[in-house]
Amino acid sequence: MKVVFMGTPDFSVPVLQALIRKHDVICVYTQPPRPAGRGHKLTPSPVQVEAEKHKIPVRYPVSLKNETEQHIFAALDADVAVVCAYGLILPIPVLRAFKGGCINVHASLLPRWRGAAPIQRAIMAGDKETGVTIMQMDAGLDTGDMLLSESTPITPTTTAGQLHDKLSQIGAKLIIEALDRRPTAVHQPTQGVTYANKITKDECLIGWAKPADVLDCHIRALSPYPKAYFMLGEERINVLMAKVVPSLDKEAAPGTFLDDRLTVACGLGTALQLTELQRAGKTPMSADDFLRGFPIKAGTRV
RNA sequence: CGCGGGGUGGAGCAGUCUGGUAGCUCGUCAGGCUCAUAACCUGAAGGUCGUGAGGUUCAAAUCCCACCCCCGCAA
Repeated sequence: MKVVFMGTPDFSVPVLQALIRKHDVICVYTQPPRPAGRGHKLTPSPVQVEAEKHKIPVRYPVSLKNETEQHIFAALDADVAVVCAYGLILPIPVLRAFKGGCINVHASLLPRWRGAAPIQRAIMAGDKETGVTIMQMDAGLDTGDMLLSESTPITPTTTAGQLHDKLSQIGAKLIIEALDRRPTAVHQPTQGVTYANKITKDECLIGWAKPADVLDCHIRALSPYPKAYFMLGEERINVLMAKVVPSLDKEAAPGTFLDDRLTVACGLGTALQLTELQRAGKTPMSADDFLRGFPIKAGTRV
Protein backbone atom coordinates (compact mmCIF):
# COMPACT_ATOMS: atom_id res chain seq x y z
CA MET A 1 0.00 0.00 0.00
CA LYS A 2 1.26 3.47 -0.83
CA VAL A 3 1.41 5.43 2.39
CA VAL A 4 2.22 9.00 3.31
CA PHE A 5 3.41 9.33 6.91
CA MET A 6 2.99 12.45 9.00
CA GLY A 7 4.66 12.64 12.39
CA THR A 8 7.30 14.47 14.36
CA PRO A 9 8.62 13.31 17.77
CA ASP A 10 10.18 10.10 19.03
CA PHE A 11 6.77 8.66 19.68
CA SER A 12 6.08 8.54 15.96
CA VAL A 13 9.28 6.81 14.96
CA PRO A 14 8.33 3.18 15.76
CA VAL A 15 5.10 3.72 13.85
CA LEU A 16 7.03 4.98 10.86
CA GLN A 17 9.45 2.07 11.09
CA ALA A 18 6.61 -0.43 11.11
CA LEU A 19 5.08 1.18 8.05
CA ILE A 20 8.38 1.13 6.23
CA ARG A 21 8.66 -2.59 6.88
CA LYS A 22 5.19 -3.48 5.70
CA HIS A 23 4.24 -0.84 3.18
CA ASP A 24 5.50 1.58 0.61
CA VAL A 25 6.09 4.86 2.41
CA ILE A 26 6.39 7.29 -0.46
CA CYS A 27 6.73 10.53 1.47
CA VAL A 28 7.12 11.73 5.05
CA TYR A 29 5.73 14.96 6.45
CA THR A 30 7.16 16.38 9.65
CA GLN A 31 7.79 19.64 11.48
CA PRO A 32 10.60 21.78 10.07
CA PRO A 33 14.03 21.62 11.71
CA ARG A 34 14.06 24.01 14.66
CA PRO A 35 16.72 25.56 16.85
CA ALA A 36 16.97 23.12 19.72
CA GLY A 37 19.37 21.71 22.23
CA ARG A 38 22.34 23.49 23.76
CA GLY A 39 23.67 26.05 21.38
CA HIS A 40 20.29 26.26 19.68
CA LYS A 41 21.48 24.32 16.70
CA LEU A 42 18.97 23.76 13.94
CA THR A 43 17.79 20.23 14.61
CA PRO A 44 15.68 17.97 12.38
CA SER A 45 12.82 16.07 14.01
CA PRO A 46 13.35 12.41 14.99
CA VAL A 47 10.95 11.42 12.23
CA GLN A 48 12.95 13.32 9.65
CA VAL A 49 16.13 11.64 10.77
CA GLU A 50 14.52 8.23 10.50
CA ALA A 51 13.01 8.97 7.09
CA GLU A 52 16.29 10.16 5.67
CA LYS A 53 17.95 7.05 6.99
CA HIS A 54 15.65 5.17 4.62
CA LYS A 55 16.06 7.64 1.78
CA ILE A 56 12.40 8.60 1.91
CA PRO A 57 11.49 12.08 0.62
CA VAL A 58 10.74 14.46 3.49
CA ARG A 59 8.52 17.52 3.40
CA TYR A 60 8.10 19.99 6.22
CA PRO A 61 5.71 22.76 5.23
CA VAL A 62 4.96 25.33 7.90
CA SER A 63 1.27 24.96 7.15
CA LEU A 64 -1.06 22.89 5.01
CA LYS A 65 -3.68 25.56 4.76
CA ASN A 66 -2.62 26.94 1.42
CA GLU A 67 -3.72 25.39 -1.82
CA THR A 68 -0.25 24.91 -3.18
CA GLU A 69 0.70 22.56 -0.36
CA GLN A 70 -2.61 20.77 -0.63
CA HIS A 71 -2.07 20.14 -4.32
CA ILE A 72 1.40 18.81 -3.71
CA PHE A 73 -0.02 16.52 -1.06
CA ALA A 74 -2.85 15.24 -3.24
CA ALA A 75 -0.48 14.69 -6.14
CA LEU A 76 1.36 12.06 -4.10
CA ASP A 77 -1.63 9.90 -4.90
CA ALA A 78 -1.18 7.55 -1.97
CA ASP A 79 -3.73 5.06 -0.72
CA VAL A 80 -3.77 6.51 2.76
CA ALA A 81 -2.02 8.94 5.08
CA VAL A 82 -0.99 7.81 8.57
CA VAL A 83 -0.78 10.63 11.09
CA CYS A 84 0.94 10.27 14.45
CA ALA A 85 1.78 13.29 16.59
CA TYR A 86 2.40 15.46 13.55
CA GLY A 87 1.76 18.86 15.07
CA LEU A 88 -0.24 20.52 12.32
CA ILE A 89 -3.97 20.86 11.74
CA LEU A 90 -5.03 18.97 8.64
CA PRO A 91 -7.54 20.92 6.55
CA ILE A 92 -10.48 19.13 4.93
CA PRO A 93 -8.87 18.90 1.47
CA VAL A 94 -5.94 17.05 2.99
CA LEU A 95 -8.17 14.74 4.98
CA ARG A 96 -9.96 13.83 1.76
CA ALA A 97 -7.01 13.76 -0.61
CA PHE A 98 -6.60 9.97 -0.65
CA LYS A 99 -9.29 7.36 -0.88
CA GLY A 100 -8.20 5.88 2.44
CA GLY A 101 -8.28 9.31 4.03
CA CYS A 102 -6.08 10.06 7.02
CA ILE A 103 -5.70 7.55 9.80
CA ASN A 104 -4.46 8.72 13.18
CA VAL A 105 -2.56 6.93 15.91
CA HIS A 106 -3.56 8.46 19.23
CA ALA A 107 -2.05 7.61 22.63
CA SER A 108 -5.20 7.23 24.69
CA LEU A 109 -8.44 5.30 24.85
CA LEU A 110 -10.70 7.76 23.12
CA PRO A 111 -12.79 9.69 23.78
CA ARG A 112 -10.76 10.13 26.96
CA TRP A 113 -7.75 12.42 26.63
CA ARG A 114 -8.24 13.94 23.23
CA GLY A 115 -5.48 16.43 22.47
CA ALA A 116 -1.82 17.10 22.97
CA ALA A 117 -0.60 15.34 26.11
CA PRO A 118 -2.67 12.18 26.57
CA ILE A 119 0.08 10.09 28.13
CA GLN A 120 0.94 12.56 30.85
CA ARG A 121 -2.66 13.47 31.59
CA ALA A 122 -3.67 9.86 32.03
CA ILE A 123 -1.02 9.31 34.68
CA MET A 124 -1.63 12.67 36.28
CA ALA A 125 -5.31 11.87 36.66
CA GLY A 126 -4.50 8.59 38.35
CA ASP A 127 -6.04 6.47 35.58
CA LYS A 128 -5.61 2.74 36.06
CA GLU A 129 -5.26 2.12 32.37
CA THR A 130 -4.80 3.87 29.07
CA GLY A 131 -3.99 2.76 25.56
CA VAL A 132 -3.81 3.55 21.89
CA THR A 133 -6.67 4.27 19.53
CA ILE A 134 -6.51 4.16 15.76
CA MET A 135 -9.10 6.41 14.19
CA GLN A 136 -10.26 7.68 10.86
CA MET A 137 -9.61 11.39 11.12
CA ASP A 138 -12.28 14.01 10.67
CA ALA A 139 -12.19 17.76 11.03
CA GLY A 140 -12.47 17.77 14.84
CA LEU A 141 -9.73 17.44 17.43
CA ASP A 142 -9.31 13.68 17.83
CA THR A 143 -13.00 13.13 17.20
CA GLY A 144 -12.80 10.66 14.32
CA ASP A 145 -14.42 7.25 14.17
CA MET A 146 -12.44 4.48 15.85
CA LEU A 147 -10.98 1.56 13.96
CA LEU A 148 -9.00 -0.23 16.64
CA SER A 149 -7.80 0.25 20.18
CA GLU A 150 -5.73 -1.58 22.73
CA SER A 151 -5.40 -0.85 26.41
CA THR A 152 -2.45 -1.18 28.74
CA PRO A 153 -2.36 -0.84 32.53
CA ILE A 154 -0.92 2.09 34.45
CA THR A 155 0.64 0.80 37.66
CA PRO A 156 1.50 2.83 40.76
CA THR A 157 5.07 3.08 39.48
CA THR A 158 4.48 3.74 35.79
CA THR A 159 6.27 6.84 34.50
CA ALA A 160 5.34 8.82 31.43
CA GLY A 161 8.59 7.72 29.83
CA GLN A 162 7.79 4.02 30.21
CA LEU A 163 4.24 4.52 29.06
CA HIS A 164 5.40 6.57 26.10
CA ASP A 165 7.61 3.76 24.86
CA LYS A 166 4.98 1.12 25.50
CA LEU A 167 2.21 2.99 23.71
CA SER A 168 4.51 3.80 20.85
CA GLN A 169 5.10 0.08 20.31
CA ILE A 170 1.40 -0.68 20.58
CA GLY A 171 0.68 2.07 18.10
CA ALA A 172 3.12 0.58 15.62
CA LYS A 173 1.46 -2.80 15.94
CA LEU A 174 -2.08 -1.47 15.69
CA ILE A 175 -1.56 0.69 12.65
CA ILE A 176 -0.33 -2.28 10.68
CA GLU A 177 -3.28 -4.30 11.84
CA ALA A 178 -5.69 -1.51 10.95
CA LEU A 179 -4.30 -1.19 7.44
CA ASP A 180 -4.43 -4.94 6.93
CA ARG A 181 -7.88 -5.65 8.28
CA ARG A 182 -9.63 -2.39 7.62
CA PRO A 183 -11.97 -2.80 10.59
CA THR A 184 -15.35 -1.10 10.61
CA ALA A 185 -15.19 2.40 11.98
CA VAL A 186 -17.39 3.14 14.95
CA HIS A 187 -18.32 6.51 16.40
CA GLN A 188 -16.68 7.60 19.61
CA PRO A 189 -18.92 7.48 22.66
CA THR A 190 -20.40 10.83 23.58
CA GLN A 191 -19.80 10.08 27.24
CA GLY A 192 -16.41 10.24 28.89
CA VAL A 193 -14.84 12.92 26.72
CA THR A 194 -11.85 14.66 28.31
CA TYR A 195 -9.14 16.87 26.90
CA ALA A 196 -5.43 16.51 27.53
CA ASN A 197 -4.08 20.04 27.59
CA LYS A 198 -0.46 20.69 26.90
CA ILE A 199 1.79 20.55 29.95
CA THR A 200 2.86 24.02 31.01
CA LYS A 201 6.03 25.03 32.80
CA ASP A 202 4.10 26.28 35.79
CA GLU A 203 2.53 22.99 36.63
CA CYS A 204 5.89 21.25 36.83
CA LEU A 205 6.60 23.02 40.12
CA ILE A 206 5.54 20.73 42.93
CA GLY A 207 2.81 22.24 45.11
CA TRP A 208 3.33 20.51 48.43
CA ALA A 209 -0.09 21.49 49.71
CA LYS A 210 -1.63 18.80 47.54
CA PRO A 211 -2.08 15.29 48.95
CA ALA A 212 0.82 12.88 48.54
CA ASP A 213 -0.97 10.50 46.20
CA VAL A 214 -1.80 13.33 43.81
CA LEU A 215 1.80 14.51 43.85
CA ASP A 216 3.02 10.99 43.24
CA CYS A 217 0.96 10.81 40.05
CA HIS A 218 2.07 14.31 39.14
CA ILE A 219 5.73 13.39 39.47
CA ARG A 220 5.42 10.19 37.45
CA ALA A 221 3.44 12.00 34.77
CA LEU A 222 6.32 14.44 34.30
CA SER A 223 9.10 11.86 34.51
CA PRO A 224 11.53 11.79 32.84
CA TYR A 225 10.37 14.85 30.96
CA PRO A 226 9.73 17.72 31.51
CA LYS A 227 10.40 16.83 35.17
CA ALA A 228 8.56 17.86 38.32
CA TYR A 229 10.71 20.01 40.57
CA PHE A 230 10.95 22.15 43.67
CA MET A 231 13.29 24.94 44.67
CA LEU A 232 15.68 24.64 47.60
CA GLY A 233 16.89 28.18 47.96
CA GLU A 234 18.28 29.09 44.56
CA GLU A 235 18.79 25.53 43.52
CA ARG A 236 16.36 23.64 41.37
CA ILE A 237 15.86 20.01 42.25
CA ASN A 238 14.00 17.71 39.89
CA VAL A 239 12.04 14.80 41.29
CA LEU A 240 11.82 11.78 39.01
CA MET A 241 10.18 9.34 41.38
CA ALA A 242 8.66 9.26 44.83
CA LYS A 243 6.43 7.11 46.96
CA VAL A 244 3.60 7.80 49.35
CA VAL A 245 4.55 6.99 52.95
CA PRO A 246 2.79 7.33 56.32
CA SER A 247 3.37 10.77 57.75
CA LEU A 248 5.48 11.03 60.89
CA ASP A 249 3.99 14.40 61.70
CA LYS A 250 0.53 15.13 60.36
CA GLU A 251 0.64 18.69 61.65
CA ALA A 252 3.79 19.65 59.76
CA ALA A 253 3.43 22.41 57.18
CA PRO A 254 3.44 21.06 53.60
CA GLY A 255 6.93 21.26 52.15
CA THR A 256 8.68 20.42 55.41
CA PHE A 257 11.27 17.66 55.40
CA LEU A 258 10.24 15.32 58.20
CA ASP A 259 13.45 13.33 58.46
CA ASP A 260 16.94 13.12 56.98
CA ARG A 261 15.77 10.73 54.29
CA LEU A 262 13.79 12.95 51.96
CA THR A 263 10.34 12.45 53.42
CA VAL A 264 8.32 15.59 52.81
CA ALA A 265 5.06 16.66 54.40
CA CYS A 266 2.24 17.14 51.90
CA GLY A 267 -1.37 18.27 52.15
CA LEU A 268 -3.99 16.75 54.43
CA GLY A 269 -1.43 15.18 56.73
CA THR A 270 0.11 13.00 54.03
CA ALA A 271 3.76 12.54 53.19
CA LEU A 272 5.89 11.67 50.21
CA GLN A 273 9.35 10.16 50.19
CA LEU A 274 11.49 11.23 47.25
CA THR A 275 13.29 8.26 45.76
CA GLU A 276 14.90 9.49 42.57
CA LEU A 277 16.03 13.05 42.07
CA GLN A 278 18.35 15.30 40.18
CA ARG A 279 20.16 18.52 40.93
CA ALA A 280 20.56 21.07 38.17
CA GLY A 281 23.47 20.02 36.01
CA LYS A 282 23.61 16.54 37.50
CA THR A 283 22.36 13.23 36.30
CA PRO A 284 19.29 11.69 37.97
CA MET A 285 20.17 9.46 40.91
CA SER A 286 18.70 7.40 43.72
CA ALA A 287 17.84 9.01 47.03
CA ASP A 288 20.78 7.25 48.70
CA ASP A 289 23.29 8.56 46.20
CA PHE A 290 21.71 11.98 46.27
CA LEU A 291 21.96 12.26 50.05
CA ARG A 292 25.54 11.10 50.11
CA GLY A 293 26.71 14.19 48.37
CA PHE A 294 23.84 16.55 49.15
CA PRO A 295 22.17 15.91 52.49
CA ILE A 296 18.90 17.69 53.28
CA LYS A 297 18.21 17.83 57.00
CA ALA A 298 14.92 17.27 58.78
CA GLY A 299 13.12 20.55 59.35
CA THR A 300 14.11 22.09 56.02
CA ARG A 301 11.21 23.91 54.39
CA VAL A 302 10.76 24.16 50.63
C1' C B 1 28.17 32.85 19.20
C1' G B 2 21.06 31.51 23.71
C1' C B 3 22.19 30.92 29.58
C1' G B 4 24.56 27.67 33.02
C1' G B 5 26.70 23.29 35.97
C1' G B 6 30.17 19.26 35.80
C1' G B 7 34.23 15.36 34.61
C1' U B 8 38.74 13.59 41.68
C1' G B 9 39.69 5.26 43.94
C1' G B 10 33.14 1.11 42.42
C1' A B 11 28.79 5.36 43.86
C1' G B 12 27.66 10.46 45.39
C1' C B 13 30.53 14.67 46.68
C1' A B 14 34.58 18.18 49.09
C1' G B 15 39.19 20.22 47.87
C1' U B 16 40.36 24.62 42.78
C1' C B 17 39.40 31.57 44.39
C1' U B 18 44.19 31.97 48.83
C1' G B 19 49.42 26.22 44.13
C1' G B 20 52.98 22.43 48.33
C1' U B 21 53.13 14.80 48.49
C1' A B 22 44.32 13.58 47.99
C1' G B 23 39.67 14.10 51.92
C1' C B 24 34.22 13.02 53.31
C1' U B 25 29.76 9.86 53.30
C1' C B 26 29.10 5.01 51.32
C1' G B 27 30.43 0.48 48.75
C1' U B 28 34.02 -3.73 48.34
C1' C B 29 37.42 -7.52 50.77
C1' A B 30 39.31 -9.86 55.47
C1' G B 31 38.55 -10.60 60.68
C1' G B 32 35.63 -9.66 65.16
C1' C B 33 31.08 -8.72 67.81
C1' U B 34 25.63 -8.94 68.21
C1' C B 35 18.71 -11.29 70.16
C1' A B 36 18.57 -7.03 67.20
C1' U B 37 19.07 -1.97 64.40
C1' A B 38 19.94 2.36 57.29
C1' A B 39 23.90 -2.21 62.80
C1' C B 40 28.74 -1.82 65.22
C1' C B 41 34.32 -2.48 65.95
C1' U B 42 39.21 -3.52 63.67
C1' G B 43 42.16 -3.87 59.48
C1' A B 44 42.90 -3.82 54.01
C1' A B 45 42.65 -3.12 48.82
C1' G B 46 41.57 0.52 45.25
C1' G B 47 43.03 7.19 42.35
C1' U B 48 47.93 8.72 35.77
C1' C B 49 42.51 14.14 40.06
C1' G B 50 38.59 13.77 31.50
C1' U B 51 42.73 14.27 27.51
C1' G B 52 47.39 16.90 25.82
C1' A B 53 55.55 12.90 27.32
C1' G B 54 50.97 21.33 26.40
C1' G B 55 52.39 26.24 29.04
C1' U B 56 53.79 28.86 33.83
C1' U B 57 56.36 27.18 38.47
C1' C B 58 61.28 24.75 42.82
C1' A B 59 56.22 22.54 43.08
C1' A B 60 49.76 22.02 39.53
C1' A B 61 43.59 18.41 41.14
C1' U B 62 44.47 23.66 42.05
C1' C B 63 46.88 29.02 37.51
C1' C B 64 47.05 29.50 31.60
C1' C B 65 45.95 27.25 26.63
C1' A B 66 43.65 23.55 23.32
C1' C B 67 40.55 19.45 22.75
C1' C B 68 36.97 15.38 24.22
C1' C B 69 32.66 13.85 27.06
C1' C B 70 28.20 14.44 30.40
C1' C B 71 24.17 17.24 32.29
C1' G B 72 20.41 21.43 34.00
C1' C B 73 17.69 25.72 31.85
C1' A B 74 15.79 27.27 27.39
C1' A B 75 13.54 25.72 22.64
